[in-house]
Amino acid sequence: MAPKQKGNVDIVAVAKAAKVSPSTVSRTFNHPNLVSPATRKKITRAVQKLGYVRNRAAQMMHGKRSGTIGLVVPTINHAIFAEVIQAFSDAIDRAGFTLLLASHGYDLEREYEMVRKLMEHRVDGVALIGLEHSQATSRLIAQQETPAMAIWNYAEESELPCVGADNRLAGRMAAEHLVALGHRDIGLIFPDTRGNDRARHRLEAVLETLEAAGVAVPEGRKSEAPYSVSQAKQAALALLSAPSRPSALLCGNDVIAQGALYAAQRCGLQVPEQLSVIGIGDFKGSAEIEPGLTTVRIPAGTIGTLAGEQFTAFITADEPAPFRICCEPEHIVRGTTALAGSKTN
Amino acid sequence: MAPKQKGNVDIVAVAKAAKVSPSTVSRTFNHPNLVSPATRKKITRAVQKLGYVRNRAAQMMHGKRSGTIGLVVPTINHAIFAEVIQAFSDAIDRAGFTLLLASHGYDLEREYEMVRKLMEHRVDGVALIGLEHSQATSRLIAQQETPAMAIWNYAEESELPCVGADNRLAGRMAAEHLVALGHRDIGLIFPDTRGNDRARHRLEAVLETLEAAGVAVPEGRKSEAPYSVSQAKQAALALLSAPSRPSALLCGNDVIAQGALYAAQRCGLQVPEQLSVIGIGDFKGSAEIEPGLTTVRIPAGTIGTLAGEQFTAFITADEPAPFRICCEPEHIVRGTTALAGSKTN
DNA sequence: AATAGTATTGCAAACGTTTTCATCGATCTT
DNA sequence: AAGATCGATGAAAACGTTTGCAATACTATT
Repeated sequence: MAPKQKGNVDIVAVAKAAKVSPSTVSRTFNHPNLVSPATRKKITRAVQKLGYVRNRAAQMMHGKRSGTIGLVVPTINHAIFAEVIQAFSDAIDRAGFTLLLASHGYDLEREYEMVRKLMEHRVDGVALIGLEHSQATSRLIAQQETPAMAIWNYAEESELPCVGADNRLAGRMAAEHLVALGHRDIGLIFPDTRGNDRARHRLEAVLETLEAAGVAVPEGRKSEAPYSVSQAKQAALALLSAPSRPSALLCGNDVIAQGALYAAQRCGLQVPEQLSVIGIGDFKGSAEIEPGLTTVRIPAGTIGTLAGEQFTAFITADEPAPFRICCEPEHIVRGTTALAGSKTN
Repeated sequence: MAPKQKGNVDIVAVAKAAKVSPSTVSRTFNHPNLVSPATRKKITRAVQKLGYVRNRAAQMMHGKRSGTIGLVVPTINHAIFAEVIQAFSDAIDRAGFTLLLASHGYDLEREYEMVRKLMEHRVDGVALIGLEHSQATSRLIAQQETPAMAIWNYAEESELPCVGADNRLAGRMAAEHLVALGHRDIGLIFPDTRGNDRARHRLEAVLETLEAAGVAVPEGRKSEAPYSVSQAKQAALALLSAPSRPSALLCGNDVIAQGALYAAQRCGLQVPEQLSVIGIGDFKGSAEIEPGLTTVRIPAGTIGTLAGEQFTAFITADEPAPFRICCEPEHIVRGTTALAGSKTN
């Protein structure tokens, strides 16, 4: 069966094989109720026999949707976005869409290029991570009238529809936890915040909260590390091997916290007795690491799923209503934080 | 600038604005050397002003490539594939292609659906993970004459062009390492091998190697866990809390090994003194974990990059030559393995 | 049996682009 | 200076679909 066609098995080849007109074949796919069961069967058989696969690009030329959604993320590489990509992908797949994925490596210029590239493919919508984007990107989106949304951040006043969490709140929660435990000497490890509003919001909130609590963070206690276990470990090692070390480490996210934890182990420091560590994110594995990582959970799976569902609904709706969904961060206390001075050095 | 066009800014709108024919506009994009600099400038200006974005779907109808490559992976969620996806994506991006991504959750039936879906979008090629696929999938690929390749596995006799590692070899290397260290009581934690030839090959080779070395692995020493730190930790916990425990754990991959390591820490077992642990993969973070994980490196980044480069070259070549590239697994000894009985219980 | 629907199908135009061919000047060649 | 060559441009056909409209064949109604 399924004889090797010379190549171009199109709708008219099917029509010919089924001895009907191309129109009827098209209708069999798009409005099956308009074609008699008998003809439908003939056509289905011909489709089977010839191994016909619909050409969505050709459909698209008739104002039909392309059935694709573009997603542009900073990076695919880390646990951070893997979960949200997976959930988003699954959700749009359920709605019959396919994912076009691109990454820009935390470079807003490249983000623009990627969005543009996706638009050349006439995606039905484009989802971006975060709310901070280059002006060119915003202009492009507005101009092309392509539905767009932001994932990961929530802001009441956001221009774009969004599904995400309030990263300021997350930062505040982490800081408050440490303060409540009596920590006064806190080390901070955050990634570069340029072009990364998630990290920036968290850091700002942390700093504000600490200041409000009367906790000063001298420059020597601030460290920068990209989202990588390896570099985070290095940064933490530097912080911890200084003559006086902080009693707690507040990390920009769980990947960094993981690195910090390994650094502590390497230094032979007891966590949480000698050093408290808190992350933000609650990624896969954060619960299992020993001791279990205290963190502020940003529900990536939920965000991805919700984003996918809302966005596809938005795209297919007759009169789309913008949406803004806030997923509450949740404070997860596990084993890496304890009262300050429970066993000071 | 960039006035909001009613919507349809197409090539003829540009042509009208530049007072030339659509043909000339098209040529400006595709064969710039055929059009005079003066006209070119006029057209470029019109494109700018109207915010025109090329429509690749429409191009595609003229036998041009769609400029997309489909990648179907078992899951996006884990570190395992995140790295290879990122590298592949970057590589094809450099060649001017865009990634269509789909995942099937280790279900070969769904894999078929996904490949089909991608073909409806007329991807210029489709890359699959592993060499084991449903017959329907193979038939579809052959029938549509869509370039296809396999990533992650290498096999001399593979039908599809492939870039990957010999997973049997990787399994053997891991087993040999343990045997060489004198381990005779070895616990195995592997994922379900159905529809997962990577894991199956590794496991088979491990079993063969151990048998050849006269090491028997009773059923009670074999445990199944999906690729998740959490479930792997559970499985390892079960294995380690039995009345007599193995002196070493050989894990199907690094994610599982990570879980096993945490389980050991939880049990208060000294690694590697009381328990050796070895993984396969060498994922991000495996080097940083304390103690550093001994593993067999499968160079995911290299594989992804090479796969992307080879595949795009293959697709764009005038007369494509199939390729089969073997990336050698590398034995990485870190801190989680030691001589058996160095401090037996 | 004639009329009015109704269900099914086909024809042809349309979608946005590329490309072949033809046209029109202008520049060489001798 | 006539013909040949060349460079730049436009006209129109083609790609694989969908869809509005028209045509046809039934069925139900009177």
